[in-house]
Amino acid sequence: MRRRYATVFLMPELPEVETVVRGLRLVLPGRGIVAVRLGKTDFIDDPAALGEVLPGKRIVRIERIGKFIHLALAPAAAPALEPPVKSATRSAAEESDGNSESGINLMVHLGMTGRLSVREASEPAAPHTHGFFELDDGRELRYTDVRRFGRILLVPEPMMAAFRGQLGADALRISVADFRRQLAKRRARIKALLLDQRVFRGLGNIYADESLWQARIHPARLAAGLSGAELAGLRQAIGQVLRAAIRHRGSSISNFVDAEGNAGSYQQRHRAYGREGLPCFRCGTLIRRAIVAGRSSFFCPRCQRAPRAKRARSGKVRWPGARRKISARRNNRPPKNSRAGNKVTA
DNA sequence: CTCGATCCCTGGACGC
DNA sequence: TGCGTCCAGGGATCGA
Repeated sequence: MRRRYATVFLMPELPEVETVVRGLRLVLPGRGIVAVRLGKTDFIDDPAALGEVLPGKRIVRIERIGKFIHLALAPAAAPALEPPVKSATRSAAEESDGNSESGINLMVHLGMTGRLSVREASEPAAPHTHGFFELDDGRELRYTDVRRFGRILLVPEPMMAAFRGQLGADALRISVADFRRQLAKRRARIKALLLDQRVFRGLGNIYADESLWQARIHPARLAAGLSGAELAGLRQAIGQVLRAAIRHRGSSISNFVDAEGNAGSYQQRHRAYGREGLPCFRCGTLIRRAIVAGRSSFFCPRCQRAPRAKRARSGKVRWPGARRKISARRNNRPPKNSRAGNKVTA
């Protein structure tokens, strides 16, 4: 029997984060934060600072920076949504959008299992809820994260440029020229670069595979080996895949915030990810899975031609070093009789 | 600098 | 049924 990947966590990549952001925008701007309560804090950069800094702040706007959710905060006393009176020392633009020096930014990365939701304060908290941001309307912005692979940090406004600078351009906004510049001479596997948020930000494992399938590029190919046409096609595929995914979530925006976040059915649109052993939508060849850049990668072996080689007999291939055994990846565990190999082969 | 491997964490799937 | 093991993944970190 084929190994199944039925458990579908919502894995927040660019489209999911964008959807969350759009949902939060409906309810959060203008709200003040009254108090902060925290559960486990090992995923928070400076837990104490949250309680010290956030109360008394007002949420000015919500943006997406790659996979980060960016809540811009300003002192609650500052003018709210209308343009402020002109000040001698600060421009109106600075104050109106919270960009003044006193501004602070709450950055939330959902990791794999993170959720942000707005609930009535009286409502029981979902398990693994570790962040409660009490609002001035009797509700709470809550952060829930089973695995705590997420991250929460505060970035003072003067540091925001540096914060943004650590990340690459947004996957939806990067120019074709920049896209090529970032990838054309890199010797890493294209899949690894698509996942590297410093190259450009927003893609995760799922949409990287989907984009590569769409562009008919094997995940293990070296970026430097891609032709100009292939790079252009890949850039286009990324845009198409991401925009389609965002559109697909459109109808569930309003209840995304307070729902469990699985209302979307984007997984029904997958053409490669999670489809090992199922026929390719283009050519009918069975989709395969390999470990590339340490991540499961799904591809059509016919549409996406492998870089020089190595069909694995076990059915699983690993680049580089395809000869090495896949087992014992962690903790020096002794390789057990390769169960994975047995299972994967049809 | 560049790139790959490892580790973090948990619940669910699966083997026995 | 129950217990143990494996696995998923974003990103920080380390080492080659």
